[in-house]
Amino acid sequence: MRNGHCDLALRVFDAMPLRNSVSYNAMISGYLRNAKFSLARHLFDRMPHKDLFSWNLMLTGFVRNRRLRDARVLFDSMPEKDVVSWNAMLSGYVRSGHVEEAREVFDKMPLKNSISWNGLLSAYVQSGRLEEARRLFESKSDWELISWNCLMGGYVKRNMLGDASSWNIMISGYCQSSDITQARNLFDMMPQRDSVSWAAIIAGYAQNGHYEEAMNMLVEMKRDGESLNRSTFCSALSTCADIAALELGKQVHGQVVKTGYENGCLVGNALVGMYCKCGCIDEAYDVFEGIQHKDVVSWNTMLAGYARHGFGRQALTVFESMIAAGVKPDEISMVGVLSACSHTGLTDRGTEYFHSMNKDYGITPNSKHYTCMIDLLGRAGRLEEAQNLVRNMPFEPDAATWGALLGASRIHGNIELGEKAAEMVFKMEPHNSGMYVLLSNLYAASGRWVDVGKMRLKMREVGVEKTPGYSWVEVHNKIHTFTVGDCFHPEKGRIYAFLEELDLKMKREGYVSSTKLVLHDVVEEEKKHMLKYHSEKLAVAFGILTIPDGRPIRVMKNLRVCEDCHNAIKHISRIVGRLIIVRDSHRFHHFSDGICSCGDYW
DNA sequence: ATAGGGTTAG
Repeated sequence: MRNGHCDLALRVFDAMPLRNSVSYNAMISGYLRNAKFSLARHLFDRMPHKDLFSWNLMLTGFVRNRRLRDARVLFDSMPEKDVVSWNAMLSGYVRSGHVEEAREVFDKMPLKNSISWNGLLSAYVQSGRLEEARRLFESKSDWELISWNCLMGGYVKRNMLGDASSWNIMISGYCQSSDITQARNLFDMMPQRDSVSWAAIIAGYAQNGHYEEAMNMLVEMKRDGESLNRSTFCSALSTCADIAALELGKQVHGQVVKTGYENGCLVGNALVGMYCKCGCIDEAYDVFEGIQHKDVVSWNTMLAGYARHGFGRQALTVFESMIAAGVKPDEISMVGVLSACSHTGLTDRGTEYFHSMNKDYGITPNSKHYTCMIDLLGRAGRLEEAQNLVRNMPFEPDAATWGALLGASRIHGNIELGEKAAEMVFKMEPHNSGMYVLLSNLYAASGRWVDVGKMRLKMREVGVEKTPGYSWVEVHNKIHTFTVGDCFHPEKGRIYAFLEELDLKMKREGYVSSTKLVLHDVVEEEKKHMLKYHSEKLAVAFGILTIPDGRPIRVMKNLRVCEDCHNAIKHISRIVGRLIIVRDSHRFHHFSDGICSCGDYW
């Protein structure tokens, strides 16, 4: 049963001359483990003498299958309940975000253990109610200390305090609400860290853009004697993905193989994600194929990977295979599908998916799906339809919605619509510098230099700045940072010599950089500088990347960048195959075939 | 058998 041989187990079960509740329970638990829910239920219903174990098994079965109502009915009809039953019911409410009901169950429980406390704690954390979580967290340690002190004395007290779970919940809670300082405080304060704590804090740093700190913590962790396991591998790989640190990611991959986690789902997913974000789509697919039990996340990661690389059709093929494999797509899958269609120009097919996703897969379009659709219609020049969608959508349009409309206006040179959309974005996100640049480019493309000047003034008034671009390239596991006209890098002599040479090669290959949208109103001198800067960035990314691999330098020919993304080029971080990876102040963007797949507009 | 963390889009 444990190895997934349900049929074999059933044959044994049927052949048994005598069956007690243990045999039934084993069979039921096996069915549940192998996701054969209805078979489990069937057997449970026919069971002559159910013991507490069987009831609990079935209850957790309902809870795991998100059938809260059924779970409640079963729970209420149980002849007797123990702490496991109560906790299972509690976790049902927690998983589905019913905080009040969770609280009610918690209060009614005749006996609570640490699982109950942590369950309620994570209910608060998941719904963003950190204050309440904090209060509960603090009262929990009091409660434990007092009761365990009274009951059993010092040994157990130490044990309970050493339990890192509730600390970990709080740490990840603060990380998710971007309060990394508070998270770090708890991390430093906690009496005993485990691998989960490390994974949480590292992921926290990475998710909030503190990549260096995340890497430092990874080193700290090893120094602390914590070895890499499933959780920390995941954090490490996801950090590598975020900073496009391919070399390091490959090394971690090596470690993963050594420890035998390679074909596991979670680590496998992280690996696929890392290779996708670092531009190695083929390697990503290899790992993907090797994952033994693919879950929704595995499929979603691969799907989004193809979409991001501009391989829209492959992305859709992955989606269809996912359906064929019997995996139910979720909201994220549909975001992937729609963005794949959008970036590949499959307008009609995307529209079909959008309209049938509810009927086919029971997924109601959320605001992200609407934004994808607006983007899809907008790129295809169907601005009228895009506007209608904004008007009729069942959500208040947010900054992303207006951003998509602004992007579409920019592509199709519709100033009136662009101004309208921009006005809304500026109201909602006055410091989103990309949007100012986008509108400014829209003016520039129509030769309205006065308005371009006004934009610049406005940016200064509001206090937004385009963050200076810098490249961040990895050579032999060392991360090098470059800025414009860098004069600090120890290898600068060699690099600049190489740049000159590359510059020549680029010209020989026929690369002409477009001046159309490069800082419109700047004086000629500055313009030249910017252009030089631009090619410098490309060259550094290109050059450094090719040196360690020893691969020949393939210059510019297949590098096409749409005008919208032109500004972004200043931040180029690396170029891999057909993929260009660009860094702004917060994260990395991926471009291919001149299309930015991230949905952020420049 | 029940909790926590780590993986996916934007």
